[in-house]
Amino acid sequence: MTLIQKIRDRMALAADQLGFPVAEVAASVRPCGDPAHGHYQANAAMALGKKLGKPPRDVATQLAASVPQDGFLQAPEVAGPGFLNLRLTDDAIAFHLEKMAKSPDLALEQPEKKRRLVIDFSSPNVAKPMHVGHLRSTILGDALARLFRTLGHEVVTLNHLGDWGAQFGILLYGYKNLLDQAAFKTDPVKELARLYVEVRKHFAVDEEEEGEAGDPVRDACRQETAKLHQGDVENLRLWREFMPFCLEDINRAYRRLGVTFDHIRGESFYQPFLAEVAAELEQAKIAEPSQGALVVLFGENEAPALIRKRDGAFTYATTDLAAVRHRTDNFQPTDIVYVVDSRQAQHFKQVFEIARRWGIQGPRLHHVAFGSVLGSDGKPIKTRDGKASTTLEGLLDEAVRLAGTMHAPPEGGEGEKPITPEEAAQVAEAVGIGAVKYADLSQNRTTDYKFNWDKMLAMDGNTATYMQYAYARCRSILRKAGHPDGVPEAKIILGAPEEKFLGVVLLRYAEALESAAEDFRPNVLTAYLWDLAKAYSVFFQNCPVLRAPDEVTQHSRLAMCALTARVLKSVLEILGIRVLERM
RNA sequence: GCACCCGUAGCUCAACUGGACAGAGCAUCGGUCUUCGGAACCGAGGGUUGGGGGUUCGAAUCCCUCCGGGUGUACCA
Repeated sequence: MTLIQKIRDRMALAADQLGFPVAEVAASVRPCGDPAHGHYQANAAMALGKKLGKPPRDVATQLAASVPQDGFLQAPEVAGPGFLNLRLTDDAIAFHLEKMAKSPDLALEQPEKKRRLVIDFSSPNVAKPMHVGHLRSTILGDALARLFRTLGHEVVTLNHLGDWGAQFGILLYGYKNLLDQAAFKTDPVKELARLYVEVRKHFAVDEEEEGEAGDPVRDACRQETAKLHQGDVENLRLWREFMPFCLEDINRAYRRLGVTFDHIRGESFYQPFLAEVAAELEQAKIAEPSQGALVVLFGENEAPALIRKRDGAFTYATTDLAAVRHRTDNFQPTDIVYVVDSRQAQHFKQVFEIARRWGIQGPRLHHVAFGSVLGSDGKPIKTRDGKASTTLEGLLDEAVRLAGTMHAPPEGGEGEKPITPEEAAQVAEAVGIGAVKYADLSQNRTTDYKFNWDKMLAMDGNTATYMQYAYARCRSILRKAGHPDGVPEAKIILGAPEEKFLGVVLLRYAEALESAAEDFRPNVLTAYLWDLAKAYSVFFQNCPVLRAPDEVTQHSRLAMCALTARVLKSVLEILGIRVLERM
């Protein structure tokens, strides 16, 4: 049980005793915005006072008097218009810290209701170079998968590759007309990427004004795509030949990011089911013919969803519906989560609605939307030209290079072995990649963000580097104290206010994970890391560990360092960021 | 046209979904220290939360209305 739940329970008891609405009082408990006011606060008295026709402060006073004094909470204090300020007792903090220190999983408890989540993320279009726009879905989805697994839920990760779309028409056209045979032999991935960019240069107009009059190259590409979908032998053969190269390309990026999937199932995987889906929808009168196409209609003001186009081809809505059903049947999930750009909001709204009408009721469907990556001009980054400056690989290389130039100490610290060149390279990799991930994850996912090299590569302030550094400092102290592999159990003594404060932040670990999972928001975790790192800094500054006044205090403080390190490591790993013993 | 989203410090972003004086990081200015790891710490300045109205004990958050931006919208996926 998380701290806040324990507090809610006690507030509920108090409310029950007074005949106040229990749920309302319990729900009003929240962490204090300002630590000066306490650890937690309960805000129900104001609303309740109105309802009961009593002064809110009186209501708060009554509640305060009824809170069980069982050694967990200090006597609550009434403040302002009727806020109830709640503080844990020192004993409770120490007790729970000791419990956490003893527990191999930091006292996380198994969830009451175990969920099984299918998480669909990353899903790049293959055969196009990956760029920074793909970073968000990939990193977010990976972090969410790790988060739910850490919380004890079952997770199935899926990569819904765009492996059947128009970009293959471009590749097929390029292969047939512009291929550099020698280049293809030595480095097929590179040559395919070149072909993609090259062919697009022959398009008469930009993608934005697509569909206008005669564009011979584009039309030819479309025909190649159509032939592929109709099962043309030659095109299918080439598709099968290209796919491994394309996969190899994106897998390189995943390896570097440390991202894995349980299943890679692209659009092509669902191809065989599409006709059946369309037929079922039509038969059930969910979809109806219109202007030669098969569509699903919604309200007056909403555009219809296309299930089958006039030319007989199916759309991505159809593919997604086939996927919903396939996933539902195969995994019996409680939730299906789509980590996709918010520009797809209506698409998913429609797909979810059609799925509901279709009778798919088992899983809850979530569109975990995120904002676009914008260029420095505030306009969305275009994928079409795959400029080196915005390719994923270019970004990662630059981040690692930059991390390598930061002034690492020449030796690992007093009395320790110097850092080897190999170790330094690993540090640069972990710091560089970590910086890029953290920059993305620390932002509220719903807002657009302006792509900025300096911000992505920043290593001070609220960044991964700062957290990694805090971790390395903890570990260094522990090594010097002779405990490289953790500390023996110790009694926690909370003397200084800085120790108590750090203690409370540490105890909020489970709560931070729950809260992040609630709305699929990893930035809750980075905010927590920032709080923790700051609390540790203040502790570190004011509470000598190796030079502690006595042995009991030293053991207690070492235990606090060890616990801080474990929590930092756990949360960073949920975010897909590696920690380092030395840096 | 219709629908959805956004506008917060010089810049980039938070604000636990209606709670206490709107907080951080950069940047700027000033300070700390014979470093339990200086990739550190402390402090200062900086705001009518785009404007106006409303609901509420209480609004960045909810409603209305302007202004400014974005995205999506019947045959790309």
